[in-house]
Amino acid sequence: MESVWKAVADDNRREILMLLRKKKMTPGELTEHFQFTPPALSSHLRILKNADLVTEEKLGKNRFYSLNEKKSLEILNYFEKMWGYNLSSLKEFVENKEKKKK
Amino acid sequence: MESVWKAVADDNRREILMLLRKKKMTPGELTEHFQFTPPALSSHLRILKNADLVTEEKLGKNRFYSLNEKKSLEILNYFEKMWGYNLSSLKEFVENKEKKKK
DNA sequence: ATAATAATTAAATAACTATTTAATTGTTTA
DNA sequence: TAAACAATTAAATAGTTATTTAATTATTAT
Repeated sequence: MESVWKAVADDNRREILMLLRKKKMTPGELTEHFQFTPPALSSHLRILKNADLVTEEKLGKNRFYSLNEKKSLEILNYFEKMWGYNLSSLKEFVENKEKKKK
Repeated sequence: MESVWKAVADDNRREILMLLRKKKMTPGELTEHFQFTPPALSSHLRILKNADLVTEEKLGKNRFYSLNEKKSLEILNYFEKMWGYNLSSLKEFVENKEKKKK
């Protein structure tokens, strides 16, 4: 089991968690939100998975990643509560990003 | 203000926080608990300070580092919850201090 | 079977972080 | 004032993590 602390220390990985808060997603969907390549995303997903923050579900040629809510929501909400890590603004940011693409 | 996420991602820095839960300490005292050299410790302390997790107090040729309790108590409690660190002494310390303020 | 798709792993490189040794600053003591 | 001390900053190196390109695996569709 890999370090949760290191897993959540990375900005991109926290953004992945935020995106997964809405719904389970495939790497293909997730990759559209980021600048980097699929292998980089894949590596981040593996780290989150090893830290037990997300789960993986294989379905045909797709894989679906979901929050392990028990663990990650607790962490995200905790940081929001204690240090004003602004989840709502990040959520908005993510939602606006999605709207612009349409 | 530097990232709290990155500040607490490092094992040594979390251990520094744990050591400071008992009492304020100088780099000289802290350095005995670790393998690395004073400059390395100094660098960790600066990162914790920039993340607003500890405060620095200059007194003659010594410097004392203390927990910024407001910020670090909760994260240390979180460690306890997840990994069973013993924080009772820190809790008492902070609670007594709060009472005195009133 | 073959081509196309989704995602991964492997190998190399780039970027970043931690640590060290050496030099420096400021303070106390003899 | 000079020596000793506490701690820092600076510069270099070591170590780690993130990212890329290329190759591979597995699945679906023609």
